[in-house]
Amino acid sequence: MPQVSTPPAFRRSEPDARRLSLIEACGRVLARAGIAGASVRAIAVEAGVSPGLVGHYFPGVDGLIAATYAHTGARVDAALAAAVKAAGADPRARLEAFVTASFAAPIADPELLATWIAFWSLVGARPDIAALHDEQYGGFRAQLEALLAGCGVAPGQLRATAIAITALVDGLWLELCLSPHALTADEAAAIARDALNRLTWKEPAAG
Amino acid sequence: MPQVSTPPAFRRSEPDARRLSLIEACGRVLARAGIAGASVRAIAVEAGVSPGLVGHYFPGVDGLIAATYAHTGARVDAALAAAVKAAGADPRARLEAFVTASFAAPIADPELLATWIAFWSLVGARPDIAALHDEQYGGFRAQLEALLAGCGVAPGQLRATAIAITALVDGLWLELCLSPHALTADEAAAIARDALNRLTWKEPAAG
DNA sequence: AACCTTGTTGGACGCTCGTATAACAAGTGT
DNA sequence: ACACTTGTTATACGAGCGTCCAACAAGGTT
Repeated sequence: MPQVSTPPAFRRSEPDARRLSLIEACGRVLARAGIAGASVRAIAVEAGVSPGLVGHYFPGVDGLIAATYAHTGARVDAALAAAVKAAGADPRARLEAFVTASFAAPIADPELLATWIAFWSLVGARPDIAALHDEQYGGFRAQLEALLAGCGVAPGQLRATAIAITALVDGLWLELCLSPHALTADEAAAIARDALNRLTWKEPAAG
Repeated sequence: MPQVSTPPAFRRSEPDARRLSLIEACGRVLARAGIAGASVRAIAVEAGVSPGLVGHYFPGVDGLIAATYAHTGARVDAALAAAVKAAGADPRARLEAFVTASFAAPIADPELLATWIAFWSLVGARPDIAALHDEQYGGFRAQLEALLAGCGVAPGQLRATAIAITALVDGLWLELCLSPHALTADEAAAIARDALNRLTWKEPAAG
């Protein structure tokens, strides 16, 4: 009787790699089915793993979603940093690159929107998650303030200008992801560029 | 033996009134527990009604959430219309009233945000709900375009300006509801007013 | 006063959920 | 080759879910 070599039933992964694969699976499930479909079992199936393993790495679905948000947020930060770096040394070009990067891959992405929405839905009920949101939002605004300062925006105007531009970018990004047919990425970027020029214009507008 | 008059075990309501009470209960549950906690039973308890009744009036939780969104959207429209009417006849004052109304009650409200987020989480998976979103968003933008036209914004600029201001208002409103401690309603309104002036300024900004 | 319509109840059904846990096996050190 | 560690599986369990439906009763009609 010839010896049959059965392939391994599963492969062990390093904890970090397994955590990452679960996080990525969570993102895909959120994009496909929303937070209502993001059950432990669905995520386990998506990751090609048994349901029990999710509980081994995360305290619960909420914790996994929080980890997914943190991971996705880091990816967004990296994409923004890369866009700014690619823009060269001119302060204005760097600012524009930072602002318009939200309307291209990998930031303008339905999966990313789904992760964000799932996360927002937890903000009201869980203070730790609200803190995570504040951190991400504050980091974005701080970077924007630095870029604005480099373009000569007055210190007293920094906060308000950064809040306005952040809101503009968020609103455009949200609508772009929710209704891609009603607003193209190019149009969103063009609108953002024009608004950026107007919002950073030195001459104060009359009331 | 004296006759004991037992009070009625329940009261019948007109269908519309009962529908409305279920919709309002749904909004409160969404605000308190998010979409994850918005089960048929939880909503029924909140409305002081038996679980089976929800299925009697709505095809399912998704349908109830859609109805809640539509109802809340109508309330928002009414609030905006009231703000514009109260602003009088001056086109500029009407425009400002329309834009800043989003940062006061009843629009700047965590319950409203929860309803919106629950709704957004369904947009990706359900085309009918995506259509409802497009309708609400398009209506807002159309009203804004009319007000902008009344203020002398060039027809060729109407669409882009309306999209920019809508995005700005949405972004400010979102952040105001998510982090009320990081941004006050007054500051959001002030930022919106200033941005409105700059975005509708006639002199084109240099690139 | 008897009756009918129908809003409403309350529980049963099958399903999926999250969690806990014992058995299993892959990789590693000896 | 052996034992050990521990990542992983499979299953079981109770709770909660959405849906369904027969029974009930409130309010109006005859």
